[in-house]
Amino acid sequence: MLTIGTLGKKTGTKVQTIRYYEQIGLMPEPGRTEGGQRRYGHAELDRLAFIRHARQLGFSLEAIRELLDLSDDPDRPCHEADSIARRQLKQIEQRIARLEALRTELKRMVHECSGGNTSDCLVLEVLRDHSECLTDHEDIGA
Amino acid sequence: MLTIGTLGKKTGTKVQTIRYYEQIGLMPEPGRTEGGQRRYGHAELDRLAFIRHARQLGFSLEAIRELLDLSDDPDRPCHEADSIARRQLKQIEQRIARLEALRTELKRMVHECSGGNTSDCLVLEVLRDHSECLTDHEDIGA
DNA sequence: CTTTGAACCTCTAGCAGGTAGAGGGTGTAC
DNA sequence: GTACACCCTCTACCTGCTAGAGGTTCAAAG
Repeated sequence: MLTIGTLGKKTGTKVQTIRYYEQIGLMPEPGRTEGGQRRYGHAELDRLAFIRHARQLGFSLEAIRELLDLSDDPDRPCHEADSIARRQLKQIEQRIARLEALRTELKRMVHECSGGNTSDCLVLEVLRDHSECLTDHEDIGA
Repeated sequence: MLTIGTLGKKTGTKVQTIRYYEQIGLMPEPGRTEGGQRRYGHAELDRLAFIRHARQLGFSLEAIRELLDLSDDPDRPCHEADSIARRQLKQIEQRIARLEALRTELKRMVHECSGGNTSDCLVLEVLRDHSECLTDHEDIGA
């Protein structure tokens, strides 16, 4: 039987985060000692490890919830899990593409800096300049 | 004189967001009509365009605040703006590297999916499997 | 058995960067 | 002069945690 702190150490999760996962129903309510402290077994350790691994891969908590539901029911078809993973892959590829475009623009800004003062700073000028802007107003997110 | 809605359309910003920027002191308090409605001029349009462009490049609101302070004072040295931009570039490069590692792992998961049901789903198995995990517990962030 | 002290408990509030909705007032065009 | 799109404030919500206050429990050492 593991305390919450030990479970946290084993999975690289803060104690507060584990309690948070419990609160939102991602982790089950564990058994308690007489005094009311949480105690965990192997099943919980595995579940939390799964969650953390998926988080490291960038899955949202909602996607992880779906994956856990699937994995709790061994008869459901695999393609559901597969399509969640594909969706995730697509998102990540979009983010990479977006960030690469930003990198290009930032590199241009930085390399051309002349070293004077802000009145003729290219960094600021590029930001002020609308004409070279991406003009894609929709997706500003990460 | 522009209404807040027009300003929003011209810059691709939601009305609520403009008011939010005002609230946190990123946009100035504009003039008002008799009836209390906000009215904006060119200076505000330029400032908001600057903010949105910087946001599209991934700068945080705090970084943007610094950049705006710099740009309000034309005598300050350019290298301050330059170093903010370089910092931003470094962050973006880190994010790209991280996402590329995730993409590799996700691709592996997805390509190997056999099409059975979840009891032998590779997606779920990879997530359950700790041994191939990145084991870097620290950086789970974006 | 008692005492220490680290680890646990609940609860509330906060972070970024907004978004949504309730409930009501304004501005302008017909 | 009235429709109705737009504006106003205020509060609460979103994701994914994190921090702190104020108090309790557990396990080991004496």
